[in-house]
Amino acid sequence: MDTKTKIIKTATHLIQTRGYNAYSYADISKEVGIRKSSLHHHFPTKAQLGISVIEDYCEELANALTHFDRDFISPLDRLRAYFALYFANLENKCACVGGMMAAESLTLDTSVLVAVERFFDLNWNWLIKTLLEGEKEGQFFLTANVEQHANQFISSLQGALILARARNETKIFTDTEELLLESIKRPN
Amino acid sequence: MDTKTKIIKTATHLIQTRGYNAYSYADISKEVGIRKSSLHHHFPTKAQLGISVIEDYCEELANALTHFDRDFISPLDRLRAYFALYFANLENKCACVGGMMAAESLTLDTSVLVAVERFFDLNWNWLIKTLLEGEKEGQFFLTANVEQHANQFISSLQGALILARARNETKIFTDTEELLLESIKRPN
DNA sequence: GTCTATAGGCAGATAGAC
DNA sequence: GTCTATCTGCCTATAGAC
Repeated sequence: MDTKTKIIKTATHLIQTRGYNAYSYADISKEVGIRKSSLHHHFPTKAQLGISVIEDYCEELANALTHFDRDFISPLDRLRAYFALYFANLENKCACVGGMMAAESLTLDTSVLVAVERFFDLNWNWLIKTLLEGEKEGQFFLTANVEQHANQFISSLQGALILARARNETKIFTDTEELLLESIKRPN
Repeated sequence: MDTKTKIIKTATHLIQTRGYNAYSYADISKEVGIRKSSLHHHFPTKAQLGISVIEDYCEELANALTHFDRDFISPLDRLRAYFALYFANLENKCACVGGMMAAESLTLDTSVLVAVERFFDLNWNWLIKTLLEGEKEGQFFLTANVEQHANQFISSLQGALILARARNETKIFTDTEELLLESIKRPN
């Protein structure tokens, strides 16, 4: 892995654990093993690094979603894989970069916030597509319009991740996931 | 309002807008109109101020919940009032102190985190009580055990608050609220 | 691309006068 | 209880040598 990538991955992990405002170039410097000033050669400002972190994070998510679409025939299984992806973070005491930055949104540069928006759009569009497909196939029964369901899914997932991590109780996440999925399944 | 209270209220508002790690004694100093060093007379450390903020926030919530129990006969109306309480924050671009601190939990002193736990316990216990009452009266139909529903309610509410604020889209909150309440109402 | 050195500012916190 | 003055340490960022 080249230095630039190493910096991005380290920053990602730091944001996921401590948040954007509580990590510093000094923290990255220790992890990566180069001096603080050298980091500025790759990312002149913290905002630029922040944007690169989100863009890389989006790319990783997009890849995962592509794999879900390819590997799972059932929309329900795709949603389960989607939840599992976030749940994996939880086991390492990591939150979602998007969720952390959303919480800190009022302290972020506009340029960073715009990148965060794109992350949520990615989630949102995939959820819409997957929910509609499940409805068409008769696996899901949507009681409201699909956008409303997508909003509930993202909100609940992000909130559950933050609370489960803070309270060290994975059950908060799995409880939320289970009820969410139940609420859209076609009744027998 | 005495100085001590003024400091707590200012810190509360700063945490709700910027988060725990992004506000400082200097910020409070400007708002309250006394010097930084004077703040340390009332709250020697930032952690102690943080604890006082949460304790005051808990007290305010407890008062509100008591009023809901007194003023609304229907458990559903109580839940609506509960959501409205958080929604009011959103209109001022404020998040929930508990949600912000939960996101930043890994950077908090243990003593502060313990206070945050108490805030969520307060929410949780009231939700359990209200959900059970609605079930007993036949207004709600709970598909899972009540603790699971309570976990979903808190997670979804907190996540919706954070995302709606970050994306400047109150619909995210109201969408989530509506689907949550629909999911527990007794089917006709 | 990485280093040393340093700038300028802000963080939380303390001492002691009034 | 509030003030001035100050401390130590960390923050992001820059200059310039190698």
